[in-house]
Amino acid sequence: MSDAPRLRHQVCFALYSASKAATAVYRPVLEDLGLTYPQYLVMLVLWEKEPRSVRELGAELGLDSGTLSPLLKRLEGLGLVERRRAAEDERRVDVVLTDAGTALSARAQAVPQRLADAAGLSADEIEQLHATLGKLTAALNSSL
Amino acid sequence: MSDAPRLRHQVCFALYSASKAATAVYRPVLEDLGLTYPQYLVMLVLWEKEPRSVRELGAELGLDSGTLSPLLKRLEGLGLVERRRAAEDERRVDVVLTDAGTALSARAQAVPQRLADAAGLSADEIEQLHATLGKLTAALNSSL
DNA sequence: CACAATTCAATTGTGCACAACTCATTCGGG
DNA sequence: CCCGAATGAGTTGTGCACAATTGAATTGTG
Repeated sequence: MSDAPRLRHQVCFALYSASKAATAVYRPVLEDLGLTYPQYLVMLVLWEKEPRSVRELGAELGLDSGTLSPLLKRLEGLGLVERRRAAEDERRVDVVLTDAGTALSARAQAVPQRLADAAGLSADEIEQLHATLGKLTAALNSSL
Repeated sequence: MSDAPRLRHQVCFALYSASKAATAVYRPVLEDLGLTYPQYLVMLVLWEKEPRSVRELGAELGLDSGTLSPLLKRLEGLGLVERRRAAEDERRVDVVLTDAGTALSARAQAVPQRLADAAGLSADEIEQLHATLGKLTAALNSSL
């Protein structure tokens, strides 16, 4: 028998596959809204509270300015957000929703339900999965 | 209270974060081997059985030729694999390991343990997580 | 046998992820 | 107060992910 690690036994591959499958389920729904999945995540954060600096968005999502700067530029191009230098600290750029950006929230209501419908898991299993993933992510991030 | 979906409540974000955290833990280990994470996945498949056509690799990993073609070209540039047109069916490209590619398997033995060490989960929890992710991925993929 | 439909790999184009770097602004200790 | 360290955002370069397309090889059907 081979002593090489096996693909199917690796939790990391299970995570990678599940994550890709989830974004694939979201893709057509988000396409109706004109958003990609990471753009949707940024909008979720802004719908909770705005303005947010690029730094704050990055802290929430685990993304750096190398990812966020061009992404925000595209959201601005779509007319969903605006970027403005903060007056108190000119290093900071505050991101705010436009009216169109705020309005999009209503149409995004139904998005999470799509995943729940397609997941084929009980509410208990979802709950447990969510909790375990939270623990795992925290442990992994703290080990860096 | 806001009726917008909340980032922290979304399982999809938990999956996305966990997957990114896992590859981040692997990154420095794999860097020692000279591999990226997707390149490592391809090598895992080949260590199990070779040769494999591009199509077979894609079926195992859920990736298409748009991703695999340039990735395999890089692995070939590293001297780990070779690509050759199949004689029986000239549409197919068979990927085989070089001696160096085969030898790398030994050094990759320790990779999965890193994740287990950093995960902070019991063996039971890992087992359950793995099983739930498998069910989830299957359900999501069959809903497409 | 002929030829239309299918299969397989590669390419092109867009967008995300991350490292490394630049540059301006702000902060903090002498 | 000044200057060096730190912070915040942006840019560049590399690589992955995926849609759409191309082109060659093969298959299936009349």
